[in-house]
Amino acid sequence: MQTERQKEIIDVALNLIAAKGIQGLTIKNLAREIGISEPAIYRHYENKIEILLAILDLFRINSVKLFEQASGEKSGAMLKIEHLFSSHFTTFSQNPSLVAVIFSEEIFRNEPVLVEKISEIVSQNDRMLISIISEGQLEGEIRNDLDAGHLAIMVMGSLRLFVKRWQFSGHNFSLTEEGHAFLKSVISMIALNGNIRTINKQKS
Amino acid sequence: MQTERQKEIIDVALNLIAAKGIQGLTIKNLAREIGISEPAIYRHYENKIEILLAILDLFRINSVKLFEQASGEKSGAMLKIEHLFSSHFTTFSQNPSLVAVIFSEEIFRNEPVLVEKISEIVSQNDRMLISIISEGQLEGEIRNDLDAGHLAIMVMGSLRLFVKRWQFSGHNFSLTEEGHAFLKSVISMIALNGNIRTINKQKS
Amino acid sequence: MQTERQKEIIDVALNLIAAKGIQGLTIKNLAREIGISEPAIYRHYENKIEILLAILDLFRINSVKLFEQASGEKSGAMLKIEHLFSSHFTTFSQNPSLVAVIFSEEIFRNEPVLVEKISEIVSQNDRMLISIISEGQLEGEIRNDLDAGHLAIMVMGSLRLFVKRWQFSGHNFSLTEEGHAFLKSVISMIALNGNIRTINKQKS
Amino acid sequence: MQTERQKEIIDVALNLIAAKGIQGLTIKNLAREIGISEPAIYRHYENKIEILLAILDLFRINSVKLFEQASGEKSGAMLKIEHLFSSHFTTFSQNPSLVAVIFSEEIFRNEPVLVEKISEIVSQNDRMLISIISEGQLEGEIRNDLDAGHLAIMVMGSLRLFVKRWQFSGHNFSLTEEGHAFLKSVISMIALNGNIRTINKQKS
DNA sequence: GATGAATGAGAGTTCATTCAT
DNA sequence: GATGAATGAACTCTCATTCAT
Repeated sequence: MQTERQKEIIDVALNLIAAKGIQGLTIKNLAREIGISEPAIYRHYENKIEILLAILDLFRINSVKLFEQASGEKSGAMLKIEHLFSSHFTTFSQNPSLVAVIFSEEIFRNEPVLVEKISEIVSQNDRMLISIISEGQLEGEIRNDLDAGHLAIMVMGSLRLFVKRWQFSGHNFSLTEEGHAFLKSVISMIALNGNIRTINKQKS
Repeated sequence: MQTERQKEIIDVALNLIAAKGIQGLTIKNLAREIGISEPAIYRHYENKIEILLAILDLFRINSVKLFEQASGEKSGAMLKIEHLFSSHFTTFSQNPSLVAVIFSEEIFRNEPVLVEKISEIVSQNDRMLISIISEGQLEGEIRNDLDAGHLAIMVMGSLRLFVKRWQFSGHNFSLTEEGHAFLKSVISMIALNGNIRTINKQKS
Repeated sequence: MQTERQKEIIDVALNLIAAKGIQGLTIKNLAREIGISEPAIYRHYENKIEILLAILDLFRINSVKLFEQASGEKSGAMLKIEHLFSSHFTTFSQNPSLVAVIFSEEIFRNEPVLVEKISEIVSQNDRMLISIISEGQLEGEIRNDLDAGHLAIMVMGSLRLFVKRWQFSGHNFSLTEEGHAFLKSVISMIALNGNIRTINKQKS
Repeated sequence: MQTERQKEIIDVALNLIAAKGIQGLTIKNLAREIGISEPAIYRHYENKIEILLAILDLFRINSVKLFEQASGEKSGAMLKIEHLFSSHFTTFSQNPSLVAVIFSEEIFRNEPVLVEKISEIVSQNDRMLISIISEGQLEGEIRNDLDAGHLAIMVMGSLRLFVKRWQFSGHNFSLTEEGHAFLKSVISMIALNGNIRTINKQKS
């Protein structure tokens, strides 16, 4: 569906974003980096917005894929969540530019099409996460004294901020390793019996 | 320390950000909105970065003030946290433009001074939050099976995402009211006995 | 002499001009509308100027044809003029894009070849019209107190402006019907006895 | 109402149009010719359309002025018309670039604001001319067997085409002198007794 | 006949900032 | 304190055209 050049453009675009932030993604930079002229870019994408949409879509598709992978391993909500986020960590580690894109909603505010796309992605991810959490609540794995929607925001928000800190630090720690530890904390926070076991541990 | 004009500039700047996003904050817009010429702006702030720094500082000072208020009421970690964030909700409700600024880190990436300032604010807020949480853990209010740093990220991340959703929705729900409910969820999540009480409730 | 593709290109070009004006005639639009690639256009016409020349020629040939038709019906100058212009009205009605081309001299100013072509057409039409008028003057049908050249400009100018108004109105009246009435006015204006008859009418 | 620079810009714009046609009117050419940078233009006119609007307005105001002058000399419809158009000839002679603008409607087709402005000017001029003609018909100076609207189109169309021919010839004849003769022809064509006198002349 | 890929030249426009007054 | 005028650098995008395949 995507030509080689289109893939290359998206790839270089991601690198540019990673290196200089969203502001660094200009047609000029893109063309220079690829080694073609500026108008040549327009042979492959109608305009800059289409490029951004393609990037967002890349992210959306990746999210769905990771979710489906996590769901495929039908091993209970907790494991699914663990799998889901740790694979996200891996993705981000390998492609740090994606992080910049995800956290750039603010910049897209002026372009309705992009706002639309982002909100689509957000609500899609939200739905996927909520469905796992609800399932976990039914199966007694996840505490059900709290609204699944609230729990989803907490899980997502926690992990987003964690990733952001990693980005902000200039990737000066291992997202996958420290991420694993943090993920454990998040999971034990939403676990039904997490607290109790802890308390017992303390008692002993 | 700030002249009247400087206050006015910051005020209008915040409104511009609220209305059109960070991209809407241009010297031209600023001047037009205030009703003076563009060069006049430079009488009051050396350059645009100084304006952004002033905005960030406004936010930093506000954070410290809210934290001190919360700490003043020496009524236990939980109440402090509750107070801290619900007063943030109020601040954001009254001044929605602040939200846009906080989530615009990505845009500031090119400007080292701004990056510096933001990371200063972030780590300051982090320290404040961690100190409350640690205190709560010592006093037995907050679960201490998890790292205070992790808990801080979870609390902050949860509430950040919640606020962001509010912003993204175009403020179509009451941040203070629904925020209160969400805050309760967050608190019960980090509470030492939160889970247990719930379980008991369920049992009965 | 023209291949099928060449005819198609000219045809689509005329439609484009009709729809979006001369500015809408770009190689890109042309190619898209026909359903071939842009370079493919250059297989059939050396460059854009050749296309414009072909369009102008189409118009020139049409003019000659209409003039010869009008002359063939050897029924006096007045009827010839009437026939000539009413058949032009019909042509324009069926092919409104031609109107846009005729009135676009201004755009062609930069291209000497096109200027040349247009002035050729103009003087050709002029000669044809003057020859009819002169004939009419000799035969006592057309007032001969005025220079035939002047009369030609008046007739042509009147009808051009009329057609232009029709175009400008978005074709919101019938060029053939209202054109017929206008044509009557023009003719009675140049008629030798047109005025007298009227005066008599008034007297009665 | 217009600053010196604005007048200069319009002036240079007119010269550019006169020299290279409407296509020659670019911000770059404008800036180069004036001797300032391109962005400097935007201090004086918000965008290119505003410049074109100013040019059209210049023409509109000039039309009204000439009409009022002609009407001031309350000496009968015929003299008014004669005065009106001969003063237009003078204007065009002194400012040939105006001619290029008037005949460039086709180029403005894409810009609704400009189309609007032009149609405003056209109908304004139309109304003015019709009012003079109607007056002449009532006073017995102008033939009243023909619709005043038709007569207006004929007069205007005749003179437009005449001016266009002058422009197209590269101004190789005197618009004012030959225009005077042509104007006489036009006037005698719409005169009530013009034809009769001619007939008498012929009879004698 | 046709295509995909590319290009030089140029379009209009925006931005933060400076300078003389 | 404030202004009018200006600017360099950059931006997205369009156009007619070419070339290898």
